[in-house]
Amino acid sequence: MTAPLQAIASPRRREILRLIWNDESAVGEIHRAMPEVTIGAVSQQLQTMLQLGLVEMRSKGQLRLYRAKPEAFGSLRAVLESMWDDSLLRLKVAAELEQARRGPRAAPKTKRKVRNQT
Amino acid sequence: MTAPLQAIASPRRREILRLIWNDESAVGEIHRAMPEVTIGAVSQQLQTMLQLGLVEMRSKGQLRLYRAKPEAFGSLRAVLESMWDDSLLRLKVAAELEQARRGPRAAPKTKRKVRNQT
DNA sequence: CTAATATTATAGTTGTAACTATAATTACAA
DNA sequence: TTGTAATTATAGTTACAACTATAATATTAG
Repeated sequence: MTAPLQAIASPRRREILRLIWNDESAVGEIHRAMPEVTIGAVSQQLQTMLQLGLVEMRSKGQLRLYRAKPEAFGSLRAVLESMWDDSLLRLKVAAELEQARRGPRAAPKTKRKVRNQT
Repeated sequence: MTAPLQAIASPRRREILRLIWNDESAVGEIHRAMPEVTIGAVSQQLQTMLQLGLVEMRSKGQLRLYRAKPEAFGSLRAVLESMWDDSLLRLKVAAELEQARRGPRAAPKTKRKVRNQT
C-alpha cells in the first residue's frame, strides 16, 4: 500500500500516471507533455514505478510503451476508505491509544536520538 | 487535496494521525508512542498539519490537545475514488492525451533545464 | 518570586528524491 | 556497414523534509 501512496504523492508521477492511466504511451510522448524536465527524468520515474509494479511496459520497435496498472492502486483505495468507514479500525486505534496511556515508560534523557527516521 | 496527500504520505504523520484520529491527545502523550524521535519532532509535524488545516488544537492548562480533522481528508478520498470510478474523468484524461499528441512542440535543444521541479 | 512541567521556536545537520548531463544501448533503415 | 532515433544507465548536484539540540515561552504549584 505504501508504494502506490508514494507514487501519487509526487506531482510529477501523478502527471505521468494520468497520461498513461487509460492508454499506453511512449516515453517521448509522455515527455512532450512535460518539456520542463529532461526525458531522462521521465524515464527514471517510469523505471521506479515499473519496479514497484505500478506500471507495465512493452517494447514496440525502438519505443517503450508504458501503461498504468490501476489494479495496483486498489489496496491504497481500500486503506483510504477504511480511515473513515471501518469501525473496526477505530476500535483498534482506540485500543492502541489506551495502551500508550498505560505504559508510558519514559525515554532515557541521555539517549542520543538516531537521525532521519522517515 | 495535495495537502492531505502529503500528510498521509509520511509514515510518521500517518502514525500521529492514527493516534489522534478519534480522540484528542497531548503532544507528550503522542510522543510516548514514538520515543525513537524527540518530542520536538512530534511538535513540528503537528504544527505543519495544523497549518494545513488537517488537525485542530486546543489548550488545556499547560497541555496542547491535538485532534485530527477527518473532514479535511474528504477531498482526497473523493479524488482517489474518481481515479477508478468516474468515467467523466477518464474522458477528460483521454482528451488531454489527444491534445498532447496534436501539439507536440519540441523543446529547444540548447535550453538549460531548471533543476528540482518537484 | 522560584521551580517544575509542557510545548514551541530556532538554528543546524543529514539522507534522499528529483533532477541534469552525458555516455551507452537498442532497434531500425539506408 | 554507418547513421539516426529512442530510451536507459550512470554519476553528479541540489533542494528539502525530517530530524537533533537547545533556548525560549507558557502554565501551574508552592
